[in-house]
Amino acid sequence: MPEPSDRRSRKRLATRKAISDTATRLFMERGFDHVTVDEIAEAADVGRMTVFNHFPRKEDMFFDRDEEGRELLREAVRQRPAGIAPLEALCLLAHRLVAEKSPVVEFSARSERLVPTVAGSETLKARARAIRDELADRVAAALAEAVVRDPADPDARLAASLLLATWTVAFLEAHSTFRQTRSRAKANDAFLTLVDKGAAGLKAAMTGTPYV
Amino acid sequence: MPEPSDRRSRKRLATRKAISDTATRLFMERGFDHVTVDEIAEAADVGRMTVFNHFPRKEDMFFDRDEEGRELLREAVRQRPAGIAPLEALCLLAHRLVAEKSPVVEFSARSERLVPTVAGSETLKARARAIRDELADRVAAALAEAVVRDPADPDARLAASLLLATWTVAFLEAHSTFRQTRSRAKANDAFLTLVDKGAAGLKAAMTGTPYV
DNA sequence: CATGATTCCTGTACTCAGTACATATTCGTA
DNA sequence: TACGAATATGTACTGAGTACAGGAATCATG
Repeated sequence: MPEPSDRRSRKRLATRKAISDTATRLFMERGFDHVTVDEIAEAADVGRMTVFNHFPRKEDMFFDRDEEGRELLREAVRQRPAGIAPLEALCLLAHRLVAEKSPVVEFSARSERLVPTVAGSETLKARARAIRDELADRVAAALAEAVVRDPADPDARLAASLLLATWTVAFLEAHSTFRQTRSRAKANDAFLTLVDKGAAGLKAAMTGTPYV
Repeated sequence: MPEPSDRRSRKRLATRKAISDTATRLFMERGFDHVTVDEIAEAADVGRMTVFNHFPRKEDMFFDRDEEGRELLREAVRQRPAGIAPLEALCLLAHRLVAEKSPVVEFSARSERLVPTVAGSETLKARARAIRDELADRVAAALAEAVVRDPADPDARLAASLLLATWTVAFLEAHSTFRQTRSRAKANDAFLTLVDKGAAGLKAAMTGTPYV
């Protein structure tokens, strides 16, 4: 994501970031439902229509920063080393993200405030679920493509759904652990323990298919 | 669900059903987003406020009939025969529902119109996901309770999430099969094949836990 | 550096979902 | 029948999101 040389593009990105940052801060402070779009526009010093220009839905302002991480799973399948099965590559990715302290599975003071904000709003939870399912679709397509089948292969869909379900539970459980123990190490352990259990199940479910 | 002897309750239920039926029909005909609450009220011959009296959200009118089926998973865990592990009971339930032609996993002309209606609306999809996650929470609690642990046991959450993910994929895949082959038998096969794969994975993920 | 085209920002006016609150109507019961 | 409770409904409002048009900043070109 290199800074574009255009001044126009840079300004646009700055405006977008200002809106997203302001909105996220307000959402965390007061809760999603107690912040109006007018207030966001006012606080970010832009017109109300500018907000909707950048973010078609109110909830998009909150999830704006996650865009980068959403290609990770896909890329892990595509650019896996020779001799590594697609599902194996995805299992390894989880460990790599933790080892590399990736922001995707970060258990920090900031994410500790993000999670309750989502939990406190039906709209944000709904958006989080939509993102998860959309991600599952993309992973399913990547898996199916990697093994050269039809892109709607049921086994690929099942594998992707199980994988995302596992990661979601693991992520939330790790956060819960972090909140209780204040230990990032224990949170990472909780995350990887559950991911490994899910991975074991995933492999068992996919025996007999070319995905494992 | 016996008819209440009260005339008052009967009238209330009749009003509710009239609204739900009218709304569902209109949603299927025109799509969720192209039907307004005013039109539903008009078509059902009730006041606009009566609609919101019965259904706090527009999308609730569509999912009103599914209430019965949502306790099935819970009950299967609670009332399982002695000597049957909780997860085993859930796997058996899927086969029993298919064998008994339960409306929960029905692949018929009616459900064939219901599924695309949901697929055509972000709002309805969001509600379907919310119902699924809520169900997963309840199943997780039932599992944890059945084995006498804390109600937030991570293994129970993982098991419930994997189970619901499996059922969702299986259900949609079976519908897709039905649409293409027009065969209820083939749809049932597709459903059970995927459920069994998921069940195998679920058991593998839960080895070493008291759930299997 | 001037000018025209492009892209971005913003205002106005609207539709529709959902809420708060008051009122009317219907029904069960004494 | 008369009273109290549950139900249906009307009015007035808030706030998200859309359609459309005007204006301002930026870029490309001569």
